[in-house]
Amino acid sequence: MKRVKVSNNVIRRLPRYLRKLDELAAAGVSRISSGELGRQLGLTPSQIRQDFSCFGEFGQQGYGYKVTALRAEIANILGMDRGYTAVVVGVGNIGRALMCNFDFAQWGFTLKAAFDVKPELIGTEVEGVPVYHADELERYLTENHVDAAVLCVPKQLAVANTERITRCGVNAIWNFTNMELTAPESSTIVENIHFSDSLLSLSYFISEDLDEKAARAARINK
Amino acid sequence: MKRVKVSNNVIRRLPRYLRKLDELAAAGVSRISSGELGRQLGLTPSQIRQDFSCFGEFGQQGYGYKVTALRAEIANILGMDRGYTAVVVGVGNIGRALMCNFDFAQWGFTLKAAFDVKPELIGTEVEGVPVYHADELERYLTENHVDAAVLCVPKQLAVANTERITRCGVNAIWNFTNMELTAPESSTIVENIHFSDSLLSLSYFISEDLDEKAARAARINK
DNA sequence: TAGATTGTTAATCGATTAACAATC
DNA sequence: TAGATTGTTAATCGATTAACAATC
Repeated sequence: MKRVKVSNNVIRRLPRYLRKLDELAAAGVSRISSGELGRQLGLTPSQIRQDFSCFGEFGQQGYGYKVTALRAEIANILGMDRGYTAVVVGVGNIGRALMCNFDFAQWGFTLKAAFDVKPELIGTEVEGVPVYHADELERYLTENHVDAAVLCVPKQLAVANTERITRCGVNAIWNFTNMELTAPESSTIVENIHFSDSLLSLSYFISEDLDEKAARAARINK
Repeated sequence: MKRVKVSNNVIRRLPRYLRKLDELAAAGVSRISSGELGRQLGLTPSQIRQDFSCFGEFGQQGYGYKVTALRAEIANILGMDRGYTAVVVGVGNIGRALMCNFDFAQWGFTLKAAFDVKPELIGTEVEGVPVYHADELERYLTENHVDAAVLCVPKQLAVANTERITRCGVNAIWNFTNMELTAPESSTIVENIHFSDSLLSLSYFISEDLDEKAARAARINK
């Protein structure tokens, strides 16, 4: 696989392609053209072909793409088959909810451990994953290979825990704390789930929509 | 407030500005320049001023921006003070977790009702929000003004429920189902929380990082 | 073969950055 | 006043779209 510099926009579309291809495979579709894929995803065929061409040649002229083969290529590009490991830091509401309900394995990640400070949790298992005391974090991360940390601690502990995690050589963080972690000079990979950002974007679009409707109504009544 | 056509990228940055300004206000900072704000967010001062200029003039030459005033402007642009109402459709793990742990009110939304099919839930309240039978959805949405639906039903019910919701005139959906809902021709506003997309992006960046390190190591050993 | 569709190059479009006059 | 910083126009950069030869 080529690994040229790929723009962020392209990277963000890859998981969407993957999901759509899974859907198509489940529906028994075995081949698809960039035209049809574009129609179903709201993208132009050009863009889709351009995106794929960053990584190689996955189609056949006059035919299109084989759904399962293309799916496998994209999974490979995303690193889904690399067996990444992760730990959960903070087993509160969101941490526990993720451990119980999100299928890490489906997306190529194995949860190895979780950390918290609440005495009643230490030594227990959540969905087969052992919960250790947060004091053990450094020891564990040093002795075990961990690719990513799922950060679910309270907001005010986010920065301190990020430092602890990255100091141990883990430089990918899936951030659920709603804090802006992206330190300008650090090389740490941070991927954010900001529920509030998402809801506020929705709020903006609702407002825009209502304003447009009001403006239209005003024009008619004039 | 002006409402010119604003690009998606700008809209996505607004919630980040809001969060950062809240942080600054909490830290007792009362004024900030685009330069300093840019440094803290990893954006250029130009971009920040350009972004704001889509909506009006919020700063003062030679001085910068008043943190609380700018915060209020952005909150207003996002529609946070418009008192939007929402219902939760599907009180499973994720629906319940959101109702219990996500502070809708903080971001300007009021949860009015929730819907599910499980008999033991009907008639109960979750965090003060009444849970009705899913059969009541149409009646409720017709009789009450609802701005947005938080869609938390199982994947395979996502499309059917989206149709039910939009038929009743609710055309904003906060989508937690991990299904691609964006129907090409529909005017429905869909905002997605795709955990897997986010994790897969992280997976991509980890892969890129490892590949780079490996390539560097190979060059050195040659 | 004829029709379809790819991969890629070139053209267009839009977003970001730089520059600077205006002014607090 | 002098220094700082805005809002905005122009320049640059990057991403998307269009076009088309190659070919299945």
